[in-house]
Amino acid sequence: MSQRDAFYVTTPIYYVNDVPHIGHAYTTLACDVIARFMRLDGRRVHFLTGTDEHGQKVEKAAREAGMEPKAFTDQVSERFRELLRVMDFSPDDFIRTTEERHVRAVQTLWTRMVEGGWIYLGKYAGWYSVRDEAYYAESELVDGRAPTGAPVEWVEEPSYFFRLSAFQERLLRFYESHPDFVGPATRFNEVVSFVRQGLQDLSISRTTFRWGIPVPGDPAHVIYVWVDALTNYISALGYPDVDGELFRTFWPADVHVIGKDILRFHAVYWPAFLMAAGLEPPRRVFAHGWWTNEGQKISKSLGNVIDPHALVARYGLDQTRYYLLREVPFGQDGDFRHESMVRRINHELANDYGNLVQRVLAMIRRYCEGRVPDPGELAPDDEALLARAHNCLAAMRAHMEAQALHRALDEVFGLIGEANRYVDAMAPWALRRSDPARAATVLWTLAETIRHVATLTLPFMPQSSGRILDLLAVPAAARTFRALGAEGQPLRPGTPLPPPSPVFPRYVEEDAG
RNA sequence: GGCGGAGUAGCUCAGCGGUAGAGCAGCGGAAUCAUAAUCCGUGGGUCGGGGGUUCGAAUCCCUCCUCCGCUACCA
Repeated sequence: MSQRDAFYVTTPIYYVNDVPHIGHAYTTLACDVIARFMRLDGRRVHFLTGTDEHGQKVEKAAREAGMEPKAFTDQVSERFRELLRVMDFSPDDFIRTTEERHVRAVQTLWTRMVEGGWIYLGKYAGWYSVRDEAYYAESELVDGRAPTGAPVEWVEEPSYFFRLSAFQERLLRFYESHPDFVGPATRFNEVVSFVRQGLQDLSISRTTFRWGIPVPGDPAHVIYVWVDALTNYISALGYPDVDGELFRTFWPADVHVIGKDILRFHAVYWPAFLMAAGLEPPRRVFAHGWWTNEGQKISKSLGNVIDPHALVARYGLDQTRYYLLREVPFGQDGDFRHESMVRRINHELANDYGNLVQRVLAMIRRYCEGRVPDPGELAPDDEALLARAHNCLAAMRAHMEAQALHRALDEVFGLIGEANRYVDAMAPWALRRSDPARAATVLWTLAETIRHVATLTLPFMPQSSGRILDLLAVPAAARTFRALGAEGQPLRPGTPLPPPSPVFPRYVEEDAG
């Protein structure tokens, strides 16, 4: 829909108190793949992630650790930066809510909303548990006590409110004119029906703790969660400098990728805040689903939390990246199963993809002196396979624009299957004797197809795909989508190739021997 | 309760008005270039139940059953 050159994709900022788990890895992975794809497609990309470091829980955790909050968050936010390295993510920026640039942005946004008349001072009232240091909703109470069993008391504190109620009609009109604003479509319905029910004003400041951004002009209040956290998407673009290069280039964001649990904040509150401050809402919010573990809901108490580091160590990085995006239609919930992981690694990566590369390169090694073969006149079969390779990008592009990452993968793997069938149908090992020139043409066609496949899988499996391109001696400058297609940069006959070696190892059960 | 979604081969799902499909699993076969990797053939499932519209319905309408999501201040 947006054919502009720039592309801005974001993850949520992760709550720094958490230990990174599969959910964080999954969200960031999706963004990484989108970002890499768009870069290879020639777009100017800005990929943002970061950490959310304010709030009462952080303040408390820091105290318990005997540290100042800032020093504490410096330490724990590192865990998220480490995940970026381990999973080979490629963000362009990492925003922390404790950074000066963010504080300035939040306070400015606040001030703009005040100037617009969208903020007023009122009282926040609710059931408060001193023991838990938290408010509970009426509906959460169990027999007049907190869900934790702690006693609660009715407490009122002064609080600033955002006039969310005034935005109902504007939001509904916005949704109506932007039917693609929320994906998947079923989530869009939820958002609209939520807003239709009517909106209450939002409490957006607290006086019960200090670890946060002070309200401009009233330092007794700290700006509460969502105004603080959501603003990261623009503070990283240099807001309030709306005339700056970054902001002008990248706002509004092309897509905020989030987990389904925080959809409302992104699809209702965030556009309202932006409208209140005179800014454009993002173009799209995409909510993905949750993982279960071998059919079980994941929870700390069950002790079945999935550690992304463990996945990478056990199955391999690209294997993990592939599985997470291939196993489940992006947007739906998924079940992580060792058995299906192994099946995909061994059948789809090792057998279908890896072995295609290996068998073709081994034949080129033996029949063509290890050089890119010289294609003669192309036969209709060759042209059909190449056409499919050339058209693959366009098909993937359409899916990537809609965050249908699984379908994009489907396209390339369809091409891999086609290539394997072509190998069997052409039988170059037989042609080698009957018609060597024809064998060379077939092998060139295959090598060229593999070049397309590997380039197209770069966003998903950057390391393995890179190794395949190494085996084809594709220069770094040609590892881009511009090099694909009929007008691209086909492999040059005669180019010497390195000896091939398997790229996707099979997974062998540890207890198998 | 309200709004929305889903119930199709053993499993995961696509199809959304014209005589039931894909992938995986299973069974049979071919090939031997390759990480024993590939390829071909093989799917009689009341398309949740019932009713209706239509020349014709997984596909539209009604109804019932079952399951799931959302229904506000929790990162």
